[in-house]
Amino acid sequence: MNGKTTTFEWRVDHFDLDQIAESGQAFRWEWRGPENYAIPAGDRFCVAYMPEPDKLAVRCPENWATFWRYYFGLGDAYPEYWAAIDTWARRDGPAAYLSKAAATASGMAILHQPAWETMVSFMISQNNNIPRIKASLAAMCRRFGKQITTPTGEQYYTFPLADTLTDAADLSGLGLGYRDKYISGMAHAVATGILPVRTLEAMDYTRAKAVLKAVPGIGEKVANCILLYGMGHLEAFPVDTWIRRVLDREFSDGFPMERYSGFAGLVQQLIFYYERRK
DNA sequence: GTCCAGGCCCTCA
DNA sequence: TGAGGGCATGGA
Repeated sequence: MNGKTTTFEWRVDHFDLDQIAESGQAFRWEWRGPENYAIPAGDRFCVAYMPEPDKLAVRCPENWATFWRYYFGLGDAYPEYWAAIDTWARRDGPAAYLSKAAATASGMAILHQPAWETMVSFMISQNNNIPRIKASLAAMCRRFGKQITTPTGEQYYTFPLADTLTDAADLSGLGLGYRDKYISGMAHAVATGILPVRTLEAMDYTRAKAVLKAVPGIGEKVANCILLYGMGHLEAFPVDTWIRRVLDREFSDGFPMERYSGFAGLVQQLIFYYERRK
């Protein structure tokens, strides 16, 4: 029903699976080797790897090519973004903080993850650390997702639908702590249509952020993560404890946001990756 | 034991 | 509008 499994190959530039995997935007990628991952997203799955530095290979059902191409942002305006970033890096010089971040994270990309999965993932992320976020989401998918075996024998769990997460009592044992009530509340709102995800996805950045921030458990930072990683708003600039430290330390006179108008979220991602790698 | 993690909510001034 | 405490949990 999903068609035959095929391996698609796409030519890529400024694209590195390992860097993306270590950038804290997706929590369910499973490492299989260098530049090689099993990747579930929503109810889908692929194996992605890089046979050459400028080639991305994706093994999935043949009618999912469009989904995964979009997921990896392959149709986005990265040539334009990187041209701007590189221009500023030359102007600033190699010792400038942003120049070093861009050089270190030169294969970074912002994924287009399913909106609902992103909403839950980043609600869990608040005041939490990445290993625990991953563990909670894995446990949640095992308990409430559907186990799928692909025609090639790969097994994965789908991301749970909203109507399976509406009872906070069911969520115990997932390591969610106080966040369980936030999750079940949001799941109830989505499942009953009070919070229509599709409508949210169609809104512009400002309006969508206002709606998201009205959800208990979603503040400025989590809203920006959802907008950036799950709703395609590359202008979103999430400020967490890591980014806060960099802004205070390196940009006490203000961050030059206007340079990166429309794709500041990508620059934020370069900083996050670079800072954590140091 | 204390501190921290891709923060948010509530209270109080 | 902003500062400060509380919040579940587990690893360092």
